[in-house]
Amino acid sequence: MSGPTPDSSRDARPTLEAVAARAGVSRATASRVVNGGAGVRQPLVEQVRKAVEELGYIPNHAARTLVTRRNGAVAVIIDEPEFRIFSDPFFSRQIRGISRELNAHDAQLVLLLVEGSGDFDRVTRYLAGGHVDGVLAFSLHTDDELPAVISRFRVPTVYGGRPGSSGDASEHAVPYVDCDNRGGAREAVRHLVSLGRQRIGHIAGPRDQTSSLDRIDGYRDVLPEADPSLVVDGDFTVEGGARAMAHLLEHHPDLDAVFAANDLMASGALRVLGRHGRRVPEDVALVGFDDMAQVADVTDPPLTTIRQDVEGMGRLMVQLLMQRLNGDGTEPDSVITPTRLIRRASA
Amino acid sequence: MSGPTPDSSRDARPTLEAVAARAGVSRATASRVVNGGAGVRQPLVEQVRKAVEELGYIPNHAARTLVTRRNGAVAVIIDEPEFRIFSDPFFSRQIRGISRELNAHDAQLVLLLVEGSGDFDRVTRYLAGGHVDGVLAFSLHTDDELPAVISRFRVPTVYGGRPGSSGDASEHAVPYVDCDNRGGAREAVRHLVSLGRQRIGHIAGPRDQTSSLDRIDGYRDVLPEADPSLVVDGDFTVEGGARAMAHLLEHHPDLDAVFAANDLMASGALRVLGRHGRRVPEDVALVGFDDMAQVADVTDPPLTTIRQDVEGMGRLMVQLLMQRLNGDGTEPDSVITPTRLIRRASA
DNA sequence: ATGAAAGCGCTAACAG
DNA sequence: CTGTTAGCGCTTTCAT
Repeated sequence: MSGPTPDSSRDARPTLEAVAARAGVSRATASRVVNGGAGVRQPLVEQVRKAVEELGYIPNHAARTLVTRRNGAVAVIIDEPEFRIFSDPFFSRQIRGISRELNAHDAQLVLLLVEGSGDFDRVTRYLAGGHVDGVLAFSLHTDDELPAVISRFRVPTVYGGRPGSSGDASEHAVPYVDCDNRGGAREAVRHLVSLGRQRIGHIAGPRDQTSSLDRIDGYRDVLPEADPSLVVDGDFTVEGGARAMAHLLEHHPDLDAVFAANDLMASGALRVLGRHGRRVPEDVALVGFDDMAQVADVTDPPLTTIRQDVEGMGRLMVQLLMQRLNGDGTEPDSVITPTRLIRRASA
Repeated sequence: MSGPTPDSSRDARPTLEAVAARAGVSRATASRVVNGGAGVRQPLVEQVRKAVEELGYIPNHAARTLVTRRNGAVAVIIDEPEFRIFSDPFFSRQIRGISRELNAHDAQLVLLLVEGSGDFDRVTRYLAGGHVDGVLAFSLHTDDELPAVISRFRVPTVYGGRPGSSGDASEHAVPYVDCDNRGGAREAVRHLVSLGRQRIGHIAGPRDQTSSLDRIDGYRDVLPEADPSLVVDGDFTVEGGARAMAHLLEHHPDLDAVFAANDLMASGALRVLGRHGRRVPEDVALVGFDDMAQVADVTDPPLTTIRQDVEGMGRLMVQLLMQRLNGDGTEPDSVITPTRLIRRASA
């Protein structure tokens, strides 16, 4: 395969060589111009630019990667059981933020969806293959094995959400971006207290996620003396929230407020409250978490909730990674983003 | 936990050369074995395999791409305004299906999120750069310019959802995967009719999406004589559904059934129906579309709806693309997947 | 069946 | 400042 095939115009991508020839310079100079043009005299720069333009030259990424060992791509690894990614806009929004910021850095987003340890081999091979410059990982479960897998390859990584214990504190601390779960929870509960509520329950998220644990801590920060049975576990779903609410109502009929660890559970709780004849917020005040679109703003009544800037967190993750990639090689610090109470009608 | 990590496998990734040397064969033979081992004598195959194992050899993708002109990656392009990707689990599920099937084919998923024509340049450059072997595109708007952009590069493509007119019928027909929107809508309305309902309204989706149009057509197939004002436009959101329902109730107080073009709008309609003192399904029967988790199954009452196999559609898209990539080069046919009525309590 | 050798398209010393 | 010269790691004729 040496001669150019005349009839397949798609195969005819011009190379740097062609650009150089057309501009009357060497390949090296053409390369310099394509990569910013530093240290090349202006007239030459323009000749090359013109040639690039006329030929419609586009650099061959593979060739460039081969020599620079940089691939201009970042892997986003999401290790999450189906039920959440199916129903939670959380990832969609975070990915939107990541995508935007990655675009700004001219980097590609390679999506790696992991569904249990069966996929670790694949991810391992991929990471070991050095196909990406860095990794953005969502490891929301404290017992997740993924951090261990990732850390084995020393590929620059930033976590979304505070990793659980398996992150092995002895290792180099991997930076993460998370919202102020604990502070947000405090704000939610304090709001309820400021409303004069006396018996405040908490519908918690799964205990294997740091965000759940942090929100419980926030609740306890404000109500250290509260009856432990006022905290009931949910699973971040509407149904789970409904079940937890029913349980709470059964054991604490005198309840006058609830802080649910997310909006989905709050909406489930809302329905149960209605069925039991409790008016919201008159009888029971309710605060959620996330300010999830199409949920918090459309329930009846709309939810008072704690907003976290999910998209901004996504962008931040990319910024930290780029800082690590292009900076002096030191690990950047983790970032905790602020939350904000959004007052609607439920509390 | 344990001592210092054996940092032997640093930056020095073994090359094919190293494998060949260790196995006592030429690079060419080593390459053959790594790529399936066809035409190499068994003993040699084993020697090479052993060397690969011992060295932990992983092929350098860039080098391979450079010569084969294959990159083992597929781009997923989503051109969607924020409000939907933020609130609709649809894409999450479809991507899950795509991811699974891509994994099975050992291909990577490069995610390209497009937000308006400002991003076309970037996508254009990327596609023109030949960075991916194929494209899976979601172009849900009939006025979308993306198909035009994509078709310019003749990169093998499969669409998710039937493209609108801008697909230029004169061009080579690009295959797509879509569910039977029209048939599903017919099924929904027929169900309502079989329940003895006489005045059946339809809350439609945005007119710039073929799925909305097809569902309207399905409604009309069953009720060709229905008053046109029984069809009210929504926007696929909860709020939009609520508004449309209020409108419908105002103009057709005698309504006894509604078919909403998706579950989100159905849930909005449900709330408005409740506020107006209409019991569901006694006074007004309601059918949705999608069978969206955490929506259709958790409303009160739970929604009777039309289920579409979103994940399966994602897998199918990949299969069609692979067929095009590895097959005889002919465009595969589009696929329409069946829908199914899921009976719950709302109708 | 195997090996030698020629690149794929690009960047990065190193000269000039 | 610019051109020359080596490769980056791999696949693939083409001989043997």
